[in-house]
Amino acid sequence: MKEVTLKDIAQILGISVTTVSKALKGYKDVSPETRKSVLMLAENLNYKPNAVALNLKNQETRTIGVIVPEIVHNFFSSCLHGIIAEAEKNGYLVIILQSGESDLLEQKQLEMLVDKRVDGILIAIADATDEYSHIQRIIKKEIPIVLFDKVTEQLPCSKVTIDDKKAAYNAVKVLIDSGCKKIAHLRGPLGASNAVDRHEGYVSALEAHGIAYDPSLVYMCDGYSINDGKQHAEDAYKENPDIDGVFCITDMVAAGAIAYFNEEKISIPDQISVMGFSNSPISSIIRPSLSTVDQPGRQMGKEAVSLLIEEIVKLKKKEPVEHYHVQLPTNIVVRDSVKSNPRP
Amino acid sequence: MKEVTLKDIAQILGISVTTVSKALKGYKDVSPETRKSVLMLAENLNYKPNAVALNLKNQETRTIGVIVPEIVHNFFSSCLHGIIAEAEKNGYLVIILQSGESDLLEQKQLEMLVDKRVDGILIAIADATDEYSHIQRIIKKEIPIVLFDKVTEQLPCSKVTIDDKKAAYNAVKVLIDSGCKKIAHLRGPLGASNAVDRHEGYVSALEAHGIAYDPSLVYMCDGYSINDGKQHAEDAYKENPDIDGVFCITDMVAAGAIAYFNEEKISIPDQISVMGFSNSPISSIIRPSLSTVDQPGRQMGKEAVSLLIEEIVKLKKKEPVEHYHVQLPTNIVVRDSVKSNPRP
DNA sequence: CTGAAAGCGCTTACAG
DNA sequence: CTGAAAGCGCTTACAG
Repeated sequence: MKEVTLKDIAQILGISVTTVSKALKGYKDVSPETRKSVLMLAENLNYKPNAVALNLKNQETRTIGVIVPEIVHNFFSSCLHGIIAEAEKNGYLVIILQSGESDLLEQKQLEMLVDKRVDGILIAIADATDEYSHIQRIIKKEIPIVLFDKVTEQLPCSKVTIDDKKAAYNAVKVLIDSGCKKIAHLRGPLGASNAVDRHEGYVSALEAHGIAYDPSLVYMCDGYSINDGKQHAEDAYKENPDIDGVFCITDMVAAGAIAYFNEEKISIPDQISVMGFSNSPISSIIRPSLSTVDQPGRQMGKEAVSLLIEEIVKLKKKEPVEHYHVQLPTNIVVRDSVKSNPRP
Repeated sequence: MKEVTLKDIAQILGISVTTVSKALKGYKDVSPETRKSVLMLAENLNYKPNAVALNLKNQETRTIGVIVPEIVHNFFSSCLHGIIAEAEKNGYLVIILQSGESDLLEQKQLEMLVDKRVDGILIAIADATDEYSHIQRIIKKEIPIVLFDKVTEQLPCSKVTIDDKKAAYNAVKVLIDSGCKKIAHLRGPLGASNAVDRHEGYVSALEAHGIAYDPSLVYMCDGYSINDGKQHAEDAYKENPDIDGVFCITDMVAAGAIAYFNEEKISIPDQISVMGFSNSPISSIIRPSLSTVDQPGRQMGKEAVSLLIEEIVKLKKKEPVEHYHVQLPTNIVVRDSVKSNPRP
């Protein structure tokens, strides 16, 4: 069915499109009678301005694009929840794309969003991405972009993350305080900023507590699945039967580790304590329940959108934009996978 | 930074916009030299057609809108994964909105999508929605729309679901075959089509196996959270201490039931068997592991987009569109929460 | 108070 | 082979 246009209204009323437009937009220089008849007819015909025409005219789409590595992932879907809600509140709609942690897809999708003329872009960088010229290009074009969760310091733009290093430090400290002396780390890929930061936090927590950092206790997961956790927990345990703690990059990886230890009848937390990261629902469902870092996904998404929209608005007004790196606070949720009352 | 337009190219080359457009689009009636210089300059300037202008011209946006009740939910995010991937493959981008199971929000968001001029809409109907005039209006406007997962038979449009009734029948049959005689059902809201169908499947499985249907064994969950499951498992057990099986509307609800039974040292599956629905990751992580119905979310999303795009294309070509109700097959994953080898 | 004109960036039927 | 004109649906500076 054909949508009603200004032209239709103008023709019916025998006046010009200009006048109809003005009446609808509340311009003063329209006679009360004309205004009234226009408004009434528009109402009756259920006139809705054509957003596409407005977009062309206004050079904006009131749409923002988001690229996440994977939508079926509690943390990212939480971010998306926050993003969509906050964007909607500000009159923006959200287009979502998944890179699958692939740099090639990420590049292609970024271009699709630019071609689509979105007003701004939010991105959590794929693990496989190791150079940022595609993002640099967006910045050069002055398209507002905000990085979240997986970011890089190499780009001049706003970022929203938690303090991954500090969060990891605190998580490992909990393990140490509970009595662990030999803590393995199932880490994430080298290309992922948060994996790098969490590894650093792990190292510095050890060193701050008089435990020598032993690189052979660090195992690199390719992905973040339960199987990655199982696999590497097995490797870690077989190569170092005396480990008494495992710090995992992700709750899913931790769930895999727990599954392995349970199968092998290795007692958690008595023999080995396990620490996860994210506080996803599985951490309270798994047995023993998983101690983990609470990572505020929804708030991260909300914060990222706010920064982005601020930039979009400033850009429109030709005001200078500043860049921020917002770091959201985290806290640790201690559950049964770590010994309590360690120091009697 | 200003984007390059046809006008820019035309001015630099001293030719008309028309000719530039034709050269770029490979029209025959352009001299080889002109074509070449246009192509080269466009390449150098990295010219990209303005999608918004094309949208206005072509009366299409190559965008589809999706409304789901909740994105942070394994099943729906799986659907979205399928939707986004399949849409992308066909050159469509996807705008996502969450109704939060609210009819009011659903109505508002549907209107936003229409105003946005999306080419088509995918929707999983909110639990609170009990009349469909807002969707009926979309259909009258001839905007392609496909319902998925939570649908209604009252609307003349395509639908993609599983056969919830049959899936529930089979799930309850597994409980019965394992020896259960008194099976409670933690069901979903009355407004949700899948909850209604699953309840029907539950009833008919009982009756087909000579077990009288007892409405007092059915408990209505308001939501789908762990707590809903805990709460109602407790109610069910306290009011009927002799139940030996529980069929849950959702894996999360089942997880709550398991948590309650574990806390109360009620042995699963020896005293009570538990059956979930969806086969989300938690079903293999929880202990005892959860028997459940595997619900192919990603495929459902993919199927729904395919149907939708087919309609969009046919509409464009003014061909008649037909409506289908695609029902995806499911199968049951039996795990430790149900007794095996029941009939020795 | 009203409306013709120009413009957002593109396409295409048509005239030359 | 080239380009002026009309049009997608809207807005707004300007003339009357």
